[in-house]
Amino acid sequence: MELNSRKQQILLAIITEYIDTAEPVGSRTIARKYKLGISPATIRNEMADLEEMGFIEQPHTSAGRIPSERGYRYYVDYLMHKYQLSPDEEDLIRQEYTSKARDIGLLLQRTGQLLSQLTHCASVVQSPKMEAGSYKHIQLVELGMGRAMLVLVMDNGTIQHRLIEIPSSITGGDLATISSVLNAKLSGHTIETIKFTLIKEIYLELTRHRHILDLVLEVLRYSLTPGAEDKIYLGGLFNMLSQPEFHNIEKVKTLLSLLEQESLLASLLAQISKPGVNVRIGGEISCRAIQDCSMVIATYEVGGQPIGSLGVLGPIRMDYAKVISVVDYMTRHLSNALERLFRGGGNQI
Amino acid sequence: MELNSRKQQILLAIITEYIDTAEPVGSRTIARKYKLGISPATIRNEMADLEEMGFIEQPHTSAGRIPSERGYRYYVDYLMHKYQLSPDEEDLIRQEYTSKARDIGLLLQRTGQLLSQLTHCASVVQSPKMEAGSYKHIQLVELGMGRAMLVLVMDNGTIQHRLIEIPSSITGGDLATISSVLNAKLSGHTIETIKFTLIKEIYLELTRHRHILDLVLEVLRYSLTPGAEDKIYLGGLFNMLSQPEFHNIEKVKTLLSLLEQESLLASLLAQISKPGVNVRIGGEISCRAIQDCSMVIATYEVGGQPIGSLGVLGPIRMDYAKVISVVDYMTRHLSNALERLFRGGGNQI
DNA sequence: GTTTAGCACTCAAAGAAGTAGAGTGCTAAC
DNA sequence: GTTAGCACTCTACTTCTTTGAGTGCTAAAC
Repeated sequence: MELNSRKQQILLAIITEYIDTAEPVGSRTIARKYKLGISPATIRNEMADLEEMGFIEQPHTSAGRIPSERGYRYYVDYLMHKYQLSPDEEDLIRQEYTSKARDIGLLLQRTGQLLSQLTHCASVVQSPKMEAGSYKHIQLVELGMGRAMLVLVMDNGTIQHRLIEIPSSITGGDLATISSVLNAKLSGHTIETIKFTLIKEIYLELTRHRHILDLVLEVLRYSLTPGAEDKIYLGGLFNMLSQPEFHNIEKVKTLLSLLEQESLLASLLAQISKPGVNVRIGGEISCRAIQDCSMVIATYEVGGQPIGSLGVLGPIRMDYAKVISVVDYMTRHLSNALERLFRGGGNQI
Repeated sequence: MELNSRKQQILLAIITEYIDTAEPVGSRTIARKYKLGISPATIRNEMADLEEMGFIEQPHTSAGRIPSERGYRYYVDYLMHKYQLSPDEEDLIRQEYTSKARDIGLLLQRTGQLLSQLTHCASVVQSPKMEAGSYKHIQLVELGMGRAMLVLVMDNGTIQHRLIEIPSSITGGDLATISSVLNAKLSGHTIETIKFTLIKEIYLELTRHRHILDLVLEVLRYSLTPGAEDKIYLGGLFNMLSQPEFHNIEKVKTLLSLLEQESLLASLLAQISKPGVNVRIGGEISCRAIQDCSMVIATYEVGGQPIGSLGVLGPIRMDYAKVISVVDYMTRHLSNALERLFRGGGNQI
């Protein structure tokens, strides 16, 4: 679908204006604000064409035009100017990542808050995939009364723990023995490389404690299932409420109830189809329930490997140029911060 | 302030009706629905008295009456009938706590969701205080590149971890040594009982690793500050939006932005002044920002010791009878579940 | 003395009617 | 191909009116 230059200019003007004001845009407004050198009447003619082609629509006869989803898509793909973050905004982000994080969870949570604050959208940040790391330390700690805690420390700084029940015949010493054997065998292995042979070895060495081993292996197996242990940090919902499209409480209610389901958030973040920043507009989101929103998502990486996703969710009428820049910029910074955290060093951006 | 029996009956009727309908209650409605055997005119006279005494108020001259905060307080203290949970509701709760939790965090989160679902209020659940437990296991795990992870496992099943930087001269073996000394010395101690003498002992034994020790002790000291590491689970916000008082977006927005601050939530939960279920109505909440809400909170216990709080936040016009019952019932069940988790056994309720 | 029927009065909320203004499409002239 | 002019459309806003729930007061009934 080709658009001549003037139609492009007009479409760009309509979308820019509508993103800014949230009001349908009329031909006079464009003629006045955007010096295209043509009269409202001409613009009206072009608008009629654009409408016929499906790039814009009219809420009712005597109103201006608003972009259609297709219009936004064309805008994002071809028309949009790159947004340059203001020095203030850059500072805000940089500052966040220079202070040392004592905990990855906190880092991710703060990332979400910042994302939301800068974009006026809700932010969604996924914790690093367990599968991406390798076991660094495994510890069974006896808690008394037939309970023990299994702690898994991964080399990427994430941690997983689970309460398990143990027979009362098992002593703290037994658990220490099991821990050290498991450590010796598994340490440094990624989840994928724990093969059956390895497990067999462990079994042989610890025949007496098969029962516990089964429990431990069950936990390991669970930690293997992708997404099983991922936490998702959702934040800045209130930032989104300033947008006029959420003045309707019913909309807010359904959206909130959806966003409280972690599994849904995970499936949203999984809709990344290409490297870099991904934009999903309205119906492009494969989730019926939130098709009147758009999403801008990306993956962050450590050592060149994508290990998690993050993004924002907001009204279809969002400032794509800015949001895309912010998501891009923050993804890089987060990747870098994690890189430094896990590997030491890390490149400067 | 004494109220004769008839005034009490009328006040009870007004509050019951208003909680149910969220509309100002008129004398005719009371005469019709609540068979008090008196005419609307008489009720009007009594209402005038009740208003003068400050138990009810009138939004405008030609409207019915609504309860004042003082009226709600009187209702909660003297008039309210105990709410008996329906078998369905009881089942729902019981079911939640019979399934085994693999993780305390999840248990608390589900508790919050249930609280919210049953009360149509937002739920706030605090994680067990670290101070209440004693150290069970301390482990320093080397992650490479000058990073290590300090893991603290408490006997109450909570866990704390933190990334720390270590000089590259330190080896994994060193960390293991430090870990085992720390374990030997600290295991079984509560945070309060770690005295200076104990720390001195450790210092003597590990003079070579003073640098790391300082880092570790700093983390321990931090975990000592009450509230420092408490997580707070906030949930069910969307349940609250069904209440008519939150049809105004501005209200929702300010409330949401407040509730995203963990520190504020912590200070809310700290407002418990007596054992059992506490009710704070409107201005009784020591927090200017949310004085048009009420709170029903309680502490849960393990081994007779209160170790955390939970509660709900909702409009002043909430169904106190039901909310109080639900909070009470769930607190007991949560206490019991944690009891079983930490100590094995635990009483049946 | 207490209770109640009756009545005039009040006021918010809902409905009806009218107005203003932004925007369009079409036509005819440039 | 462009644009000025004009009739037409339709929402949003304002104003006016109506409706009805509710009150307080008074005087009669209990």
